[in-house]
Amino acid sequence: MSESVPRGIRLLIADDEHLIRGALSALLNLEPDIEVVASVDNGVAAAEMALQTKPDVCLLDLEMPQADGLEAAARILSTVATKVVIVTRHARPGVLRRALAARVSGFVPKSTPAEELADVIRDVAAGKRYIDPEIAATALTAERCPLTDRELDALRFSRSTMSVQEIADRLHLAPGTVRNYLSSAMTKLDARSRHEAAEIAWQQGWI
Amino acid sequence: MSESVPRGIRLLIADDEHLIRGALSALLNLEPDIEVVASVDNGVAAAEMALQTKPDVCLLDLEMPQADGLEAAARILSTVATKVVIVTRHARPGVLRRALAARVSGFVPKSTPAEELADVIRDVAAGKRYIDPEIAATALTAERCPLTDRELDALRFSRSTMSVQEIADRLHLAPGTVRNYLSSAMTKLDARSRHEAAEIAWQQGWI
DNA sequence: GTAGAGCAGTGACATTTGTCACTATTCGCG
DNA sequence: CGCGAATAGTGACAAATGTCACTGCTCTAC
Repeated sequence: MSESVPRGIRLLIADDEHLIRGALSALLNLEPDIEVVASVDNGVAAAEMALQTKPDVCLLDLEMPQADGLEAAARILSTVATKVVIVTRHARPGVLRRALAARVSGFVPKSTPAEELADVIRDVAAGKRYIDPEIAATALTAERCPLTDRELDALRFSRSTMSVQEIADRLHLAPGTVRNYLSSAMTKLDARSRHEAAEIAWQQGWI
Repeated sequence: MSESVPRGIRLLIADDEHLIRGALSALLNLEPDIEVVASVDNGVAAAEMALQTKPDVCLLDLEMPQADGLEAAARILSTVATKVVIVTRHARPGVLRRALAARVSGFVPKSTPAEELADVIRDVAAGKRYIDPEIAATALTAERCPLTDRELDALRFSRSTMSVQEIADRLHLAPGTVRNYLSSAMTKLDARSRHEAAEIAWQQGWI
């Protein structure tokens, strides 16, 4: 049942910024072989529209409300036969790892030249994979996360302005326990405060 | 010397994200009366290219390396007869104030529908002004900054993970003095830590 | 079956941070 | 001239944070 008739690549675009979404649509619709069939502003809607429209490729922004790009990718790939390309502003190595684990086909930072994006989409539609070489290199040299689950939990909350007591409440732990986790995380990451440790972990894509 | 011949609006685009820049170019070039004459990725280059190409309108992203949108706007408007539209992801009220003080003609968040952007550019080219109504309303209800210059200086550094000692070093002040400034800023903003105070000040667009 | 890793907690301690009171200088405004 | 505000600082104190040692508990893997 293989149809060799060349026909357009059906594309779904998900990005929470209306302006960017519209601009990307315009850019990609200029390509004669690409057709934007859906355009949504959050991960949940992306999963729903993917089911309805069965696109060939889904272009998902990583940073989105409701469900982020990775969550949306997981949902979509478990229900629809399609390919996923993740686009992101902050291309952190750990996120690339998780994206690949979610069977994403493409991973490009927003610093990519616009002309290349259409090529990436074509490659992915053809069954190939595309990973931004810059990020791939960083991800391969970066060591993997030395932190335990609970240390990560504590660090996650340390990115906001919460006190140790508040973090302990959220995690249902004693304040002393939280301080121990934070302290060991700080030692492992060579940070001088939990905020610095949280920042490092974030940069690496561990939280 | 008024030429009534309708001719294209010459546009300069500045955005640090290559993909967005290209997409915006594509979107706006679709409009028959708009011509993108320059496309740069930082504020300094924007100022230089504005001088060289003398565009009718400059579309500047607020978040850019080297010189941000406001700095670029100030430089451009002091050297070239043109209009400036600021586009931003985080539309904070204080930033709108500073933008207007810099004689910017347009201010739109990236959540604006793409179709509207061309209209905004046309309005601005025609000598009108366009301010996103949402942000305008917020800016008008928001009270103005109760902080002194030095309090703001100290808070600026508090957004990163610096210790009081490090901030004091950067500002060439005694640690005690910095703590006093931070303490009074925290009182004024009703925050429980300098990080929270810095966060509030950032949200308001004061730093 | 026991060694190691992760989890949860306590207690003691040093350091950092935040608060407060109080001094002194400078500058602009009425 | 003098008042107030902003700047810069000191010293004392309380509270929060980070460090360390050490106790149990539960898994998992060898």
